[in-house]
Amino acid sequence: MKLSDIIEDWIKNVLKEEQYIDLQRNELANQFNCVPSQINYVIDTRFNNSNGYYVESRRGGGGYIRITKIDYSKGEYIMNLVNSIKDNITNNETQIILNSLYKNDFATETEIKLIKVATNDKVLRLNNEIKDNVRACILKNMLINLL
Amino acid sequence: MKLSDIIEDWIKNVLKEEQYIDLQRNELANQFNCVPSQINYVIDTRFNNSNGYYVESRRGGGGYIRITKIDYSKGEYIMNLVNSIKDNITNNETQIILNSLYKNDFATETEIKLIKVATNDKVLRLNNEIKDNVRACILKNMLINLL
DNA sequence: ATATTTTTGACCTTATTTGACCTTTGAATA
DNA sequence: TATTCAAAGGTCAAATAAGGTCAAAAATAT
Repeated sequence: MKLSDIIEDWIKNVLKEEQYIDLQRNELANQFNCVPSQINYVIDTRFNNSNGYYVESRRGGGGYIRITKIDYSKGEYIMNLVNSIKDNITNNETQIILNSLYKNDFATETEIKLIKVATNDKVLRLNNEIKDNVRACILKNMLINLL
Repeated sequence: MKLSDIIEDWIKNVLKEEQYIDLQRNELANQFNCVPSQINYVIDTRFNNSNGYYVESRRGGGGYIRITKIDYSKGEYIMNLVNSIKDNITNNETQIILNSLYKNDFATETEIKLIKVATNDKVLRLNNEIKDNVRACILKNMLINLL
């Protein structure tokens, strides 16, 4: 079994019990006898947003990497939605999705407003091809974090 | 937990009850077993204006440092914030702003998560120059919608 | 044989801690 | 009154303690 998989399992094992875990990158690298950047590799490939994790970190003295598990239990609806969204989505399609989300009570009015703004055509000042792509990415990630 | 955070918490705890606090720098440094300038560091990084505090001090005999909590309304706080954000902003600066927004109770946890995700470096797959610019735009617009 | 994934390491950025040296101020002294 | 001195607080840069990035090398998979 590859080291990255072993580290992945170790972290997931902790996350079975806890909602989040705070890592010391160097300490962990030491524990698994690898270079520190391998920890980043594992995090980037196994604990990214679309895998259902949320990662924050700080540098400097007392720095840490926090991996938070996103709790899916609440929303099959939302997960279906996220999975149905392709790599690109237009402003219009987004509006429709968000309206139904609100009607179905999966988000508060402020939350919907926030998502609408972040995916809005006027706010996303980019050329068209890339815009629908960035929008899809933002939208999916935001939806996941609604859970 | 790092010392600076501990000192921060201690001060904030006093400020829960009081509108302001008068510190003796050397005495406090002594209490926390650190050099006096660390007190300045904590004040500079945690109790500055954009965090909603106002600091006055006097040197010489009978000197003191007074930290006063500013009671911003949500609207004032957010508008200040929005106006202080330039055309470009990094992921890191954004995190700091959002954390203090949450600490000041001007946004719910989900709202903060949504904004963090929408402005996140990994989600915004764009080249660096344009990324900080798009992020600033998204951030400002989302903040306004928090009102 | 080639493409993809993993491992490794050199170099970078950021946050905190520490200490040497500087400035201001009020009180005591000349 | 002018001078001096001790008691504050201020500044800044070095040392230390994290974590981040990126690309080359190695290993695996197709």
